[in-house]
Order: sequence, then C-alpha cells, then structure tokens
Amino acid sequence: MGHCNLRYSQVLAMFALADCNNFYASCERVFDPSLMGKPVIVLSNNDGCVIARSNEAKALGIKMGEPAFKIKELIEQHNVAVFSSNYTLYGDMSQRVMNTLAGFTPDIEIYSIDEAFLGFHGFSHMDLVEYARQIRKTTMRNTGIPISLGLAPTKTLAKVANHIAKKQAQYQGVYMIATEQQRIETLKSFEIGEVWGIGRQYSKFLARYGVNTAYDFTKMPAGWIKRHMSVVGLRTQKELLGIPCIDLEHAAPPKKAIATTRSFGEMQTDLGYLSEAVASFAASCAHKLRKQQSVAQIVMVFAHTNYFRNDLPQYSASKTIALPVPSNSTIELVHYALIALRAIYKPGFRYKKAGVIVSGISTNQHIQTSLFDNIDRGKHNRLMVTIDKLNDKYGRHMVRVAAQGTGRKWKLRQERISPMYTTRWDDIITVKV
DNA sequence: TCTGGGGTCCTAGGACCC
DNA sequence: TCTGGGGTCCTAGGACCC
Repeated sequence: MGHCNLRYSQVLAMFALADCNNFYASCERVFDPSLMGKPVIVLSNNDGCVIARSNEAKALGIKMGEPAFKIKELIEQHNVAVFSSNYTLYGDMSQRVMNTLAGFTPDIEIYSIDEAFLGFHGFSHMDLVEYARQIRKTTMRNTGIPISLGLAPTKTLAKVANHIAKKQAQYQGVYMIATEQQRIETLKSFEIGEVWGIGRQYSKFLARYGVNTAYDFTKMPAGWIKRHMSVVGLRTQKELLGIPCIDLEHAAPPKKAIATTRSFGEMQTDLGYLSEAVASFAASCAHKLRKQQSVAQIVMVFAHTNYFRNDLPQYSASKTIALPVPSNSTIELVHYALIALRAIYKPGFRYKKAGVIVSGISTNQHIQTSLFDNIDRGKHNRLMVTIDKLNDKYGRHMVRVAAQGTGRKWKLRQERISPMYTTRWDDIITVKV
C-alpha cells in the first residue's frame, strides 16, 4: 500500500465488526423502556459480579467484573437498576440482531453473543460508511439494540475501528479506517492494551520496552515479537499493518472442549451435595455434546475452595478419566464424573466451586467400539433422544438421572431475574401427553 | 455475608520410537 | 571413557477472547 491516499476498499476486501453496545443491559432495556437514560447493570451467576453496564452505570464509575456487594451503596444512592443474568433472553435477542445483520451481506461470522464480523468484497463501488449507518439504523428499528460498526481491511483493524466508533461520540457509532494515512493516525492514539489479542500480561511486558500505542507495536522488529509473543503476536502485528491474516469463519467448527462449571451460592462440605452438583454438570455436558452431535473421550472433574477466604484452609484438585469408548450418554458421563469426584474429594474442606470439562471430542458418526464394551449403545442413544425431547418441551431439568437428585439445592442465586419476555409459553405447553 | 462461566491457541518439555 | 539425531505425541501451563 504505497499510496497514502488510495482507499483500501479499492484494492482490498473490507471487514466490519458489528458490536452491540452494552449488550445485556441493552436487552433488559428493550423490554422496560422506562430504564432509558438510567443506569442499568447485569450481574453474573449467583449475582456475583457486574458483567454488563449501561453508559450511565459506567459513568458512575462501576467497573466491569466488580463484585456486587462492594457497590451496594452506589446502587442505592443512584437508583441503579440491577438484573440477574438471563441468558435465554440474551440468546434470543442475539439471534434477532444476527438475522438483521445477515440481511446486509452474505459474508458473516457470528463471533460471540453480541459481535459479528461482516465481510464486504465486491462492495468497492459503495459508500461503506453510509451503508454501515443503514445497518445500524435497521438493527435499532428491528431489535431495539444499539450497535457500533468499525470498518477496516483486517479484522484486527476493524476491532480498533469499532472501539473508536463506540467511544468517540462524534462518529455516531460508525468509524472506518479507509486509507493508509488514517491507519497510522488512528494507531498512534490507540493504546496497545486495547488491541484484540493483547491482554494484560503482554501490555505490561510491552510497556517495559516503551511500546504504549498500537503504532509503537507495528514498529517493533518481527523477530522480537515472534520470540516473545509467538506467532500469535506476529499475526496481530501484520493485521495492524493492514495485511489480512485472519479470515472470516462462516460455519462454527465443533467445540473441542465443553464445560459446565459453577460456583455455589454457599460453600459446601458434603460429598452428597457435591455429587448432585457434579452429576448435573456432567448431564449438562452430555446434553451439549448431543446437541453438536459429538462424543467425548475424556472427562475431567475439578473442585476447589474459596480462593478469597484467606482465613480458611484451601484445597484444589482435578481428576481426568479416559472413557473406554467415547460417549455422549448422560448415564455414562455422570458415572465417570462421580468416580472422578470421589477420587479428589477430601472431607473437611468448604468447597466453593466445581465443574466438569469433557474433551477428546469427535463426531458420533463412527465410534470405534472396544472389545470390552458391554453397553448397549443403541438403547442408550434412543433413551437419550427421548430425554432430550422431554427436556426440550418441559424444561431442562424435567428428566434426569437419579444421581442428579431432585432438589436442585445447589441452584443459582438469581434474585433479580427479568421475566422470560422472549420465551413462547404456548410452544411449551402444547404437548401431547 | 457476598468475587462468573465457557472457550481457543501456542509452547516447552518429557516420553517414546526408529 | 566415549554415548546421535530426528520425529511424533501428549500434557501442563500460560496467554488470550467474550
């Protein structure tokens, strides 16, 4: 790109990153317009810490990840609206946003619940900034969710542009890095720690070498970056230079690991309690496996005490078990998860969190059966299909294996959950019994 | 009293093989 | 006393993301 004034869009495909503003907080506001212009926050599981904030909440100085109990006074003082997280609602809203975005280009990668990359090639004749404004307006009209768009010739630069679109009001939610000159100007005033792929550790490290802006980073020798930050850092540098290295990924690849982990509302010492929780986590992993039509060979169970309680004895352990045959059967996964739990459980400690992670994942098409496999897998599969159908209709925990218990005593604390606005109850109850 | 959950990728080092 | 070299696989740990 020798000519400073040549527009990228004339020679390169352009990327846009569309990002929902304060997504979870915005979702809650869509269904309660009286909250417009007011501080809104959404809390993590167990109502533990802040995971989303409206602009007004940010202005009050409420930080991301801050424990809710520490800002109790601030909340009362400023009448902050507080919500427990409602992932069903956010998932539905996300789909609506993504459907709208997909109407503007066939090239879309859903990157997370609130972000999508859009690809524009063959759009060189168009005013992309104007087009992005339309996308923004249409999304707002269709879903009520405000979004920001950043445009640039690489995904990493599109992320930078998006950040500016969101933070600097004068751009009204749309910013494009359109020329080489603009790229340089933009990166000179962009903190390195805000760059996609540069986290806290690398920021600290880079600062020691006087690298403070994204522009500084582009000026470091490639060999030095590779040595200290691996090929991943090198890729980030190239992308910041305007050389595309990361493509759109259209179909989400199947997951390589699946986890269900939770903190408990209260610390627990009892093996019985832990067993019910772990059994439920394993059942959830099995269900997620079946949903993506895969099986897992490895089951890992972990449990640990509360790291924040320096006054209490600490314990943390995990146990990995290889299954004889890869499986997605709730019955089998629960069985092995409980064996693992019993192997690590030590009485006397107060456990705060536990989880199940399955890996060694493959498609469930052609399973290599073991000589010693004495489980009727056809029968298991049919049972699992039935369980999934019932749970889909009657709720996630309608049918479960005995080990999960019935009480859901380890249930989350969710004191401020919003109503299930987007759930269609008529679908749920019209079931032939 | 109260601090989330679910993922990915890369590298180094050890085991093992020929 | 001398004691190769190259390859693969696995795992743990560390970085990152939303």
